[in-house]
Amino acid sequence: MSSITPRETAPPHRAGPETSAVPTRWLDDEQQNAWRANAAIMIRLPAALDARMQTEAGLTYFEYMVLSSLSEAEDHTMRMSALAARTSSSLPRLLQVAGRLEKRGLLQRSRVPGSGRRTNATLTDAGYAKVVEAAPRHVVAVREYFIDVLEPGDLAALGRIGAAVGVAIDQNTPGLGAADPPAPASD
Amino acid sequence: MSSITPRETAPPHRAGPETSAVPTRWLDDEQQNAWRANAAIMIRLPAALDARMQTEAGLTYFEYMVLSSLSEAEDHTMRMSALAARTSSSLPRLLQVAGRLEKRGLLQRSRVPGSGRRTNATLTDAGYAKVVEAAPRHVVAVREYFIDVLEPGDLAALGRIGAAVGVAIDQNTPGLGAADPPAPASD
DNA sequence: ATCGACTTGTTCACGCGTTAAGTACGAGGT
DNA sequence: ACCTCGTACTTAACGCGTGAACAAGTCGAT
Repeated sequence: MSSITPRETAPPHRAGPETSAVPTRWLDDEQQNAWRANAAIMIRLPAALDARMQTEAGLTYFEYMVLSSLSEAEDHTMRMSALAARTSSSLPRLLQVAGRLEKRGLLQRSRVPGSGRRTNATLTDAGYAKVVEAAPRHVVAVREYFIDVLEPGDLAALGRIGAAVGVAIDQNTPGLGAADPPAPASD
Repeated sequence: MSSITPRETAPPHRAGPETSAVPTRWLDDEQQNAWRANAAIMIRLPAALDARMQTEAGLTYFEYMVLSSLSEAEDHTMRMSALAARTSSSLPRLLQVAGRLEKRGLLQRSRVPGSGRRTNATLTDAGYAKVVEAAPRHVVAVREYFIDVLEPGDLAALGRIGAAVGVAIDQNTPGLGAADPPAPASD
């Protein structure tokens, strides 16, 4: 069942416009299986985590990442651009979310006087309390959906795979804004 | 570097509101590493694939999934709801995209006379040609970003993991609309 | 034959993320 | 002193996805 491309019909396409010389290395069954499994994770896991955070803590998964990142930082404070990088988001996206969180009193922005146009975001007490409340539930969800269903070796494999995929994307994708070198994904 | 929750500060939260009795099993370093790696994949891989399909074939990744699914079906035809299930999307989302694709002449809709309000979507010749053109490029991208960076054992591990995570999500998430039993992720 | 319940597809209003333009600040040159 | 350039943040316009009504059929019961 399933194939990454039209299957019986795949060989018949003997030519993409310019790929005529290169035969196209279609995926074999095991590869297709791995890819489909991964695709399913990519689609469903974020949705599931989002739903949980939403109902259990009234936060988007992304909002949680923002607050959580701040809670880990010195003085619960980070520059906007650094926060954006850490949460793998664009600046405008972060700005919008930060605005919302600020209205809800979970976060506060303040310009850094001496240095250009820099702005700091700081967690308020209410914001920190929110993180403290949400964090354990988040861990529970991550365990249920992910960590606790893995077998021993899988943990290490995942780490390797993630790193390798990250590098591959950096190398082969011109327009992808990874701001900082080590690459953040946060959580 | 990094933690899924405030770290030095994590132990101090000895109580989430109701979790007071349950100590919260925080993630150890290897678990955090695996989770962060996976989170990075979830965020960046779809974006990267989307960008590629967009520039190389003028299709969204999702649009490609729709067309590709049709190309695999009997007579290049599927019912709308079946298509939605196969592409892991909501019906409204599929409808909108189908409308767009129809305007572009890649797809055609037609009511099934005898049976309720059912509608079939059929790939046009142009639509099939589009799939034929896009498929090889898609495989190349999937290989670059994913398949070809894996080590031998990883393929099997991924398959296992994907299945396990899928089951976990199905079990622990009330409101997730997986329409069909086997669960589609398609591509 | 008619009514009601169910299924399936469609439309609409809203919110979020993205891209592109705009604004404020400091630094370095002339 | 001024001008310009680069950086960092902000705002605005647009498109897409989601969820909630809505419409159009069919089937079964009375």
